[in-house]
Amino acid sequence: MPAKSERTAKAAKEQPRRRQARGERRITQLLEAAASVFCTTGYTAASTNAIAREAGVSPGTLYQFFPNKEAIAIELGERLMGEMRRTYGEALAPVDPATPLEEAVGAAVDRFIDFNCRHPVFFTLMHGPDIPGRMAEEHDALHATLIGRVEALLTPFLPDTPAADVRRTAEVCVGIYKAGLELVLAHEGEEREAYVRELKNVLLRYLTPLVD
Amino acid sequence: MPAKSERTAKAAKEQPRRRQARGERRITQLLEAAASVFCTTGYTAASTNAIAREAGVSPGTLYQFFPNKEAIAIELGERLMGEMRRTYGEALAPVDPATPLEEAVGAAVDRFIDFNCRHPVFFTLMHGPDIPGRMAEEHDALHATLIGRVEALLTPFLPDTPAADVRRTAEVCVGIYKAGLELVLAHEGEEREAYVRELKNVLLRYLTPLVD
DNA sequence: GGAAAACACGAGAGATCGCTCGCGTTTCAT
DNA sequence: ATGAAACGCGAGCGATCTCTCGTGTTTTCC
Repeated sequence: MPAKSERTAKAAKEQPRRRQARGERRITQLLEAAASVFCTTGYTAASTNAIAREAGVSPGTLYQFFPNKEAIAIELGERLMGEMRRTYGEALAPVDPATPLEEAVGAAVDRFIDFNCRHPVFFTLMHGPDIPGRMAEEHDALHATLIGRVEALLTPFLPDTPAADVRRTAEVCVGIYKAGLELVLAHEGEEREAYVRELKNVLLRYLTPLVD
Repeated sequence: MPAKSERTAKAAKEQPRRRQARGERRITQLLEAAASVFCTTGYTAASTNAIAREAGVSPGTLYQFFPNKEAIAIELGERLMGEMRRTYGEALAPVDPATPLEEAVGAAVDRFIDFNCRHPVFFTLMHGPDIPGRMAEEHDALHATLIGRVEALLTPFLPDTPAADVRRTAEVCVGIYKAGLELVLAHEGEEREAYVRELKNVLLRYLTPLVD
């Protein structure tokens, strides 16, 4: 059993493939096409052939970069998560309890709404009930970290509240946000801004009686 | 062209089939099986063969009562709508503006939560992004009537508010309700009741500043 | 310059699903 | 009792979708 190539002998799962610049370009191209198709048809209804066609490549080419359909959604989700952390990582960072709640809520909502408007596929992947098994974990992980962030943001305002209640409040806030996001994405222009204001009002009026 | 049978000559879409008692039983049996399968797998992922198996009949039998898969979901939706109207038709009827808002909101939420807990498939069919074309109309119709009911409920409390704003408020209320319902259905026992209380709080605190 | 590896293609294998069809059984009206 | 119609079965047709494979092209490395 000669060590023909140390690369081959190593972990086949590690990096069995050295990507060229062209390959990296194809990958982002395919992910953009996938985002477009997922947005219009949802995950399950989206066919890999349709994604390849949207990207202007053959089905075989698609499977040179992704082992299966699920991996496309997972990679897309991970890149979106990264983008989210990079752009809005501090959007929900614990703030000085001296800052008014109105400001904290308003800023957090504005940033997240902005992100979701620029990446509508994010909402599609999060909200869809047709997500495959492997991706449900990513989904739950994201939800958990989101809840954790909101909890951390809320805790300074709710010093003497049981942890279970804070958690529940965070879950309710995220639920409200998701519902509001759906309404915001469904409208345009002035009407959209009106719904953003309403979303802030809902959160603010829900939280205000709790913070003192 | 002899009128061999006035029944045949009439509308083929009318009642081309006289159902026997056994057939009616099969239909409800199939709809119950469909509700079960839809709940666990969603609409698109649910196969007609799986529904037939769940009901303990052959695929051919299923298609003796429903022309296609979509018709199953539509008939199920219509029966749920009927049941809803029968049981909670007056849940959102305009109330005396003298009754406190808290009571009106609490009663409406309690009734709808109760209904959805007993018919979880209702939420699945309403919430799924994987609904076929013909059913989207039913979906939109239900949503529109729901919004209309909430508008009617709200209007007495908001005498001098532009209609567009009332409508937006109604949309927000329904969105909040859907989000709360999701949280409620995800928990059991005492925790579930806690979320019901939170849902009422959210709606109440959102609406209270508007009613005077 | 030449070998190896990455990239690209597209036909189609294999699997699944919606739905049909032919035939046998049960129920009903007369 | 008997014919008609409703009920019931399950193999399988046709369409669709995911993913593979053999082949040819481009890039990289020495």
